[in-house]
Amino acid sequence: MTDVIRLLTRAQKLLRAATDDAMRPHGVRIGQNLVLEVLWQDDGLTPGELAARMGVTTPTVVNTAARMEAAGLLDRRPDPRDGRLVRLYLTPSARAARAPISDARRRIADHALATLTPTELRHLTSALEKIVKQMDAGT
Amino acid sequence: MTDVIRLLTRAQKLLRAATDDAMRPHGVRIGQNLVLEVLWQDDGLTPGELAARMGVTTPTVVNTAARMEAAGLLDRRPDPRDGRLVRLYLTPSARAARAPISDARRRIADHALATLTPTELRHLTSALEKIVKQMDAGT
DNA sequence: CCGGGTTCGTTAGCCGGCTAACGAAGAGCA
DNA sequence: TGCTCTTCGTTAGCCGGCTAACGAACCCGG
Repeated sequence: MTDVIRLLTRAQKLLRAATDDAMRPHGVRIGQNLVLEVLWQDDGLTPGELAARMGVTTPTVVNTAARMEAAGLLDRRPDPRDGRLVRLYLTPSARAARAPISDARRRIADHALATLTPTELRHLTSALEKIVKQMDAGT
Repeated sequence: MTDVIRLLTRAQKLLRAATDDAMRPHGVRIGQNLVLEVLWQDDGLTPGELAARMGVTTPTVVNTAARMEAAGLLDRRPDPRDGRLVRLYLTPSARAARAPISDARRRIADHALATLTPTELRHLTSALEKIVKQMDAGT
């Protein structure tokens, strides 16, 4: 049925909005969150690498990175060996934001899932995995 | 955990992309889909009423309606009684697109959920309902 | 009847996705 | 050594969300 899909869309929208609200006070917008999470773990990636890990197109990363550079969250430095590449490095300010932002994300997840039992959570995860797998398979 | 949320986001993104792909050949973009679904059932609503039913802000409806008007999918006529109101009426072309678009939507939903058993589908729906309810409650 | 508050749609401007088209730099083969 | 092809990031321009600010129209109390 089509209503479970509408429900899924609605849930995602609510989560997205809540996440954006929570990160804004820290000077970070939701689109920048994934960039941060990847770079916190693996600094100095190129836009293309980031896009691949984020599951997003390269221009999206380029635009987001430009905004983050303007906001003082990262530096864009050319790769010394390959003139085509650009490497993105987080600033200390971005690294300092790691703990509070991670906490905020965790709080939102906890709250969103608070009324689910562990079993329900397992069922939910498995169902979503099946959907993703099926959509990825295409056809 | 935060990964089920990432999973949810990913599933929604895949569904959204598939839906957009399916509707494009019919001259309709994904943002216009909800407008159509509401107006198919209840023609002549105002942007504000539409926004409320769609769970979206009024400017979003206004912009989408402008694009749909340019595409010949709807007409914007002033309300004869209240000069502030604008009423949106679907064109025959938009009404003719109903069946094929509904079919396409149903096909996508069927495919996405094809690997779920009825029980799993019930579990999924109930879990999503809990999440939505919890987020709506706020706090 | 008229003047101020309310209720509309619209506009402006932002963010975050996307595709398409480019231009610069590297890689590899003749 | 060159020339072509590939591989990058960037730019341009679209769609679909949002908030904030606005202007026009209605309503209601004096």
